[in-house]
Amino acid sequence: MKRSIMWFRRDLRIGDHPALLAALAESDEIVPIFILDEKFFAQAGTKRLAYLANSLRELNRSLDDRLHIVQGKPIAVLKQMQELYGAQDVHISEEFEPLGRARDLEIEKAGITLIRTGSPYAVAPGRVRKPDGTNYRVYTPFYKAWVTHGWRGPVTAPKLINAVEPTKEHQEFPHWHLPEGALITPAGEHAALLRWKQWSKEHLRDYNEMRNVPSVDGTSRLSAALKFGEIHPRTLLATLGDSDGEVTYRKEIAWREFYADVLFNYPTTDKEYYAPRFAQMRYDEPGDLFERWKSGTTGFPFVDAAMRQLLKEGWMHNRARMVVASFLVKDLHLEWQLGERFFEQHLIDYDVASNAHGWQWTAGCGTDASPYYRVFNPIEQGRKFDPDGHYIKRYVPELAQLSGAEIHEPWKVIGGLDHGYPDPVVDHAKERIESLARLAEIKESPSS
DNA sequence: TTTTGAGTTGTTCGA
DNA sequence: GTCGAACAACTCAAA
Repeated sequence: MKRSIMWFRRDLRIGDHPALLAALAESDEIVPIFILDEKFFAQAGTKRLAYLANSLRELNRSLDDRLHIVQGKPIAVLKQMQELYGAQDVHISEEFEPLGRARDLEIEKAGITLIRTGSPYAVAPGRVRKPDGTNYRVYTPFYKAWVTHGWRGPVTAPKLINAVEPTKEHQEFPHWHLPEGALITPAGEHAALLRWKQWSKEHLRDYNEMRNVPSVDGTSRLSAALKFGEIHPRTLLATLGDSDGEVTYRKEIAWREFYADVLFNYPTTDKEYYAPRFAQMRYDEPGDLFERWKSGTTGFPFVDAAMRQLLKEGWMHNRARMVVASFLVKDLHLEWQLGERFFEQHLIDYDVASNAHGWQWTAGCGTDASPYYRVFNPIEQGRKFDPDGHYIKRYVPELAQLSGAEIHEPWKVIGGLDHGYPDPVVDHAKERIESLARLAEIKESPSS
């Protein structure tokens, strides 16, 4: 009777799961476990934790109530479980971001054998290389090479999972409660597959156009499912054809893989500037304006709607993420890491590579050599992508009475507002110029 | 080694 | 209201 441990981390599903198949193939019984390691949840807010708890319940259901939930440090927990069940091998899906990688290496140093099968990506970080063997630093050539490299098709779910029943103390799920008024999406593999099926049938064809409109169901909203591995990108890629919408969706998956690859190759860029000269730029100290940004009370309706969506749902539309990020960096002149950390606390789908490099992209210090003139206008973005103000009204009820023409600049409304909505905290035109001036200061001086 | 073409997501201004 | 041009310079990838 051979037993192996199947350690679930960011692969909370049983379908299209190569590591689970490997564990089952090599043993008569598996011990499926999830480790509650405080270190990994230190920055997570209650919305993400509540989602995780839901996801674990769903995984447990798929495993016929055989998921072992164990609190503690991975090395101690794994040794304990090996001893308890006479299991040796520990099967995992490989992780690539700095914290997860370091943890796994430490575990191996402690004498525990980790068997890696698969990863959370269609193509594992580090695999897509230029002909000279170095990594890509520009998206488009990466994308072409990534497509050429290709990926495996999905694997089928196991028919039968022979798993050891957990002891009573390992059946206790964490109790993380949502804050008042919070509203999060359903978790779990089943919900993700259903969402993909329904959304893609209805909206995928128009994805390239509608994905920028935050008031409609234009995006798949599978970011949290991808982050926790409730669905694998391979599963999505396998269904994509060549319509404009499908090609655009494939490119978005490639962005996720590109940023994972970039962080893998530059492992300090989760916190540090990818382009170091930006560390020399003049920034303001976070104060009251930062608080206004965080609470969604900047007086810029589109920005405030987006921040309030984040606080309420633990999710923000991608277009809105760019706009609020640009506002923090270019209108308030604060460092991107401040916003990145706030997102880390509040986003359910928080992924270190996508988040850090998304922020760096907006700040202009990332892999995309941002043209100096690319400063988002928070008013124009609202007019362009939320012309009738549907998105704003959903999250900023103070402005519900205004027309689409008025809502993006409520301070211009004749007679003023009397709903307690704040005046704009800055003059965008002025701050745009200020931002460009600070950028000019860090231009590389001619070498001589 | 050198050269060439290209680079997610924007805004403003003037015709 | 719509449209095209201008807005820098630099780094990267590939020929």
